[in-house]
Amino acid sequence: MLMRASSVDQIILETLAKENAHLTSGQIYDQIRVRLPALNPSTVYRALERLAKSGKISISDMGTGSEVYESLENEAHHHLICQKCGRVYTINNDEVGQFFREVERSNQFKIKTNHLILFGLCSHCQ
Amino acid sequence: MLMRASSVDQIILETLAKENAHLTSGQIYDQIRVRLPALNPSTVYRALERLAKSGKISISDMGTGSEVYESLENEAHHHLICQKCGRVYTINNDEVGQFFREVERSNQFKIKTNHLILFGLCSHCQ
DNA sequence: ATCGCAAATGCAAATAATTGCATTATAATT
DNA sequence: AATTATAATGCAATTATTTGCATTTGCGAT
Repeated sequence: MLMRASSVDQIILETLAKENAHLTSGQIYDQIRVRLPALNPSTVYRALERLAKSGKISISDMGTGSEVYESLENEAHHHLICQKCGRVYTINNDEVGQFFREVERSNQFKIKTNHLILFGLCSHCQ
Repeated sequence: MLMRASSVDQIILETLAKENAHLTSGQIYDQIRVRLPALNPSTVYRALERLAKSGKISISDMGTGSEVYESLENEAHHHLICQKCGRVYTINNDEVGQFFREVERSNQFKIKTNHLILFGLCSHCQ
């Protein structure tokens, strides 16, 4: 009798929470595979879609070629990424928050983005 | 004798300029394929990487599942995308520009992002 | 508890994207 | 024009991701 894997959603959320980092879909699959070797890749990919659509996890493009996922439990944070050296800087939350509020007001739009990433050149590389 | 395709870079740039839109790597490959049926997919994918790295094209995540490429000839523009209905709104350039300048100043960082995308809920869907 | 439905999963096949390595083109130099 | 070095391309194999469809699970209604 084949033991059927329980819903992967919780496991994905645990994995992302534990890592507290930006993981690609492949990395997530590999991590979970260790615990549930029989789990099908499509199940994980579909679970990621589901979680993202329902707003439980976020998807970001950090310029590494593949998108990365992260838990939305962690608080909002925003990055500057240097396209030359790859360094990742954290932007002040208030600075971004103020901008967001202004955009929300002038566009009657409720912003959900909680991981803003801006690309460019850092002070060392300009 | 096999006719070798000339550099695809120019063709990609032409394609993106003509379309003046956001195309996925697959769409770009399909478009070019019509003109150069013998062209290898890896050549296109590598050309896209090359063009992006050298700053001739940009890559954006519009929440459709695959990243989209566009020409950097077109001027900067920024979007709000509703996660519920999918509508795409354009944000005022000045509003964003002002924020960018502030971030640049306080972080000594030169922002290159020319296509900011914020996700959330539009006025109809909140 | 049973039934029925919708959502989640497995599985296999199809696509898409990437990689390593050999080959060919391009441009610079002589 | 030949020579060399570098970058671009092709090709085949690999890996990653997606899709269609059958099956199974879980939940609410009966």
